[in-house]
Amino acid sequence: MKRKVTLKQIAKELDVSISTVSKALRNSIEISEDTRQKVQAFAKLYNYRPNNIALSLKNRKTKTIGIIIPEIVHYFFSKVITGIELVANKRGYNVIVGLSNESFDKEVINMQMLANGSIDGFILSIAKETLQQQDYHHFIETINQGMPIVMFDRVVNEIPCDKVIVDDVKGAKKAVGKLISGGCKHIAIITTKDYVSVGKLRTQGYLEALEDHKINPKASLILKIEDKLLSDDHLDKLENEIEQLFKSNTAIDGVFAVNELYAVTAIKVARKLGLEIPKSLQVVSFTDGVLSKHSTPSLTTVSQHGQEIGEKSANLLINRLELDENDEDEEIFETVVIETNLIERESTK
Amino acid sequence: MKRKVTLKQIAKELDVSISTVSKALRNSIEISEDTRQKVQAFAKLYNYRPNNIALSLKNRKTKTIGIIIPEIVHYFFSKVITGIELVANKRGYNVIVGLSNESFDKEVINMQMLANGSIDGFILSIAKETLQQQDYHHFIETINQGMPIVMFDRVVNEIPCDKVIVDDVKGAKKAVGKLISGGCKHIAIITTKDYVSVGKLRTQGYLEALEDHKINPKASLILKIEDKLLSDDHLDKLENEIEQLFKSNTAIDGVFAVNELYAVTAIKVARKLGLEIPKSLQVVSFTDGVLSKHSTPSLTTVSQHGQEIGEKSANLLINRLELDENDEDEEIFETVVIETNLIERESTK
DNA sequence: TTTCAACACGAAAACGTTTGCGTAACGCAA
DNA sequence: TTGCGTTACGCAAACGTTTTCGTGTTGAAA
Repeated sequence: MKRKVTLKQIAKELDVSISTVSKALRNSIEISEDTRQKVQAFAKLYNYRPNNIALSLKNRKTKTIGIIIPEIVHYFFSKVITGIELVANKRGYNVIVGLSNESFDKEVINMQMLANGSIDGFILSIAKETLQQQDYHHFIETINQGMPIVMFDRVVNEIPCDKVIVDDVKGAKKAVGKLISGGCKHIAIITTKDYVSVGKLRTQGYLEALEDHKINPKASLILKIEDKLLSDDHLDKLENEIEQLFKSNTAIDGVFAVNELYAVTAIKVARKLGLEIPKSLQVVSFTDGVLSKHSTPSLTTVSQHGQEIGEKSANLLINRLELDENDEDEEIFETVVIETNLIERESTK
Repeated sequence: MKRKVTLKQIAKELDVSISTVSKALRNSIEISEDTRQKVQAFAKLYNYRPNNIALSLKNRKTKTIGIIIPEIVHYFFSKVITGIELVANKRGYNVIVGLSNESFDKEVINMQMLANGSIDGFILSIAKETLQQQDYHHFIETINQGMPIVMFDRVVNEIPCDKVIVDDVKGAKKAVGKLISGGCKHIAIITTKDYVSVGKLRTQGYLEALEDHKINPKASLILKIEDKLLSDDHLDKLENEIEQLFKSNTAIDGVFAVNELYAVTAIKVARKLGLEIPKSLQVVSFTDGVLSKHSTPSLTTVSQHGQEIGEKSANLLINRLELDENDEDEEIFETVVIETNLIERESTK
């Protein structure tokens, strides 16, 4: 087992100084053609590669991006990571991942673990618990220490950083608009409690779409699910709530669900109740994931372009990192909106 | 914007030496109660945290694990990462992720980027292209440089490292056994070409199950899909192939699919052909992912326990890392088999 | 012969830690 | 006064780089 070879070892072996070896490898003109070749040959033979940690210490940057997301077993978030990793790699950066598990504490701890030199900047999406508590001091402190953050999807406006979001309101309006133009008169929404910002915004889009078409919203058609029901254990409870919705509003002919799971569950329940999709009930959901594509009937969905969000976030962050070096701090932050688009499939007419 | 405070700054500010500060913070008995408190108070005030990179350089270990997987938008792999991150975090490690995208070159490059000091060891699952080319020199070299590897799921035996796998053969036998005991006489398998090791093993399990029950395998019931068809673009082609299978073998009353996508696609095609699930056709798939749980009918699947695989892998790796320190190199490698289990749902009787 | 570039290389500092060892100052016993 | 043991601290090395600056050796011009 040969350990990794260092400059020092090469230097000793070739009986020159460390600096000579370093310069030779970097093709410095200070070094004679002769020694340069000798050193390079030796380095190649022993497969020399500069030690990243030493470089990080010297250069005071790690060429590594920290990602903090609530969970990774999730179509949207993993798509975002794919996008981040893609451009990070292309631009010579590595990607280190922390999962907050939707917990405030884990989010804070994860950030602290990474903020002490391990990374150059963060890309993150805020945990639900953090949104609920509205405690953002860890973001502020990180930024104050000169470490830039890019937030995506779940953002909060008062933090001074770049942001990449989807236009949830507009996306929801597209979805509901599709139902309306498909002839639906009684459109229900299945959404989350309001503290989840995206749920709130999508609900807002639903209401605006109705208003635009002079349809009076009915409180009984708005089903706000306690968010914990997303975990698989509470599937029964979710089904029950949706069943109640349908039973007490038999006129429903369209459903807008703020995520795939709500949509497929609604379809399952509707079928049980004898409704035909899309003939007597049309369904549109948010998040164009694997369920939408492959369940039967396939779902008409609002695609969020997760990968694009990841790519944009990474580019924003790296741009800022590589700008900081030379220029003064540009304290102008961008908020990029990635357009959604509606993918029409079998669950609508 | 106050930059991160260092020992040197504290030392200068308090007019003591760097070593005094360091020792005071680590509660060394060499330091007087007085200075210790002064230093600790100051450090707390300025929120001092030791720089990870400097520690890594000094200790020659990074407390970071590198993960290389083919893709991340994938239920199984993201579950594995969840498991890895869980125990890594608990044991004080970070996790850095590289995606090979099933490409040999990206796998090699990713490993090289990380192997130069950024991490202490790898957990990985081999890219399909690598399996096809059977070129494993990058693994061997990494190991020779003293960096341990743990392979999971897609492994190759000749590499000297710990491995965590599922018993694909046994899992497949369970799946096919379920179909047989449910009364199926003509069971088809939808699998991948043989170079994908798991596809090959699951096919083997299928054959063994048939043999155990004295059923003669028929070549026409074995459909081997060219793997690229997993990408969504080629869904049509996949459907066509499956349709051909059904049409030329009308007696088929059971299908074993080696992944969820093949299973739901088979169901979709079968329905189009007028077959009822599970009455006239029963389906079992491998990989207990989101499709299995939430599609209609829900799928009976072989669960691989991805998270457990991740946890076990991380524990194996970290154990080895922390053993290397003191003891001699233990050159005894483990191969842990995580048991699968069959989850019965609506797609079987 | 003297002087001075040009050349080719080495020494050392710096990045931020930890730690073994040396030592000044002090008190106290001989 | 000498000697010795504590106590409380500082020095310096080490981890592996890069880079600035200094310097010894040439060869050639004056």
